Amino acid sequence: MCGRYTQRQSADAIAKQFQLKTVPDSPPRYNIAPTQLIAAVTQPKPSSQRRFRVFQWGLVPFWVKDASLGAKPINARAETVAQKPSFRAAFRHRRCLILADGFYEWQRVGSAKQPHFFHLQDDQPFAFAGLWEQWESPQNEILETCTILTTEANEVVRPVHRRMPVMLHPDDYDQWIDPSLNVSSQLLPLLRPYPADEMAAYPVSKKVNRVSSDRPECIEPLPAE
DNA sequence: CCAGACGTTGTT
DNA sequence: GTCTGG
DNA sequence: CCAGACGTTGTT
DNA sequence: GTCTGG
Repeated sequence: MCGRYTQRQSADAIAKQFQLKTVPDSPPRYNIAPTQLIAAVTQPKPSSQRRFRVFQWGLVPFWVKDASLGAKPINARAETVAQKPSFRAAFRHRRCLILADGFYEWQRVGSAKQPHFFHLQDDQPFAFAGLWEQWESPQNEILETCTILTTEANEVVRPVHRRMPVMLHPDDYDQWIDPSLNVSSQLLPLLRPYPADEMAAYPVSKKVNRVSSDRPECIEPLPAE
């Protein structure tokens, strides 16, 4: 699963990395949590330029009656995303890149839970595979939301947790957000565990547990006892 | 036909 | 125990 | 994902 | 909106 992550890059770095014209400035984020606004990239039309977007984390399908009620999935299983009623329309038509550079998973140790931080060895930014939706209230207010796909854990994550977010390979970015693509057989192969030998991990303090703690201390390695 | 659900994780 | 909010 | 609330009446 | 269960 993936319920917290980081996005510490500057607007300039994001613009360069993801080939975007303009990216609004925002502070580095060390503890992004569900329900918050997060940065993403879409491609509106097959030939159009990529577009920087902001979505609320937690998917609200377009057909729900009341967006204030019910579960708002923060993750969708890659294995079933093409079939599930809550996801399949977005899977076909509204895929996005969710901008990130690290994520947290919690390991059960008896009854306690120990958070761990995962990132690329070179600490470069990457993109989660995401889906987004647009929901319109009876008062015609627009709510744009998203969810992060998950897959089975690779060798780096497995000791901590069974599942991990889908980190897309940069070569697959274009294909994932290409709105003219809607064939499962071409999309599902992109949703595989990221190569473990390019990742690194270490335990961190429980400061990350608290949503209000969005600070560099969240990613500091836990001192050995 | 209508009513009700539509999700993930982990734990039992 | 379960739901909501961040 | 975790933390925190989980209730009513009436008053400020 | 669409599928499942009754």
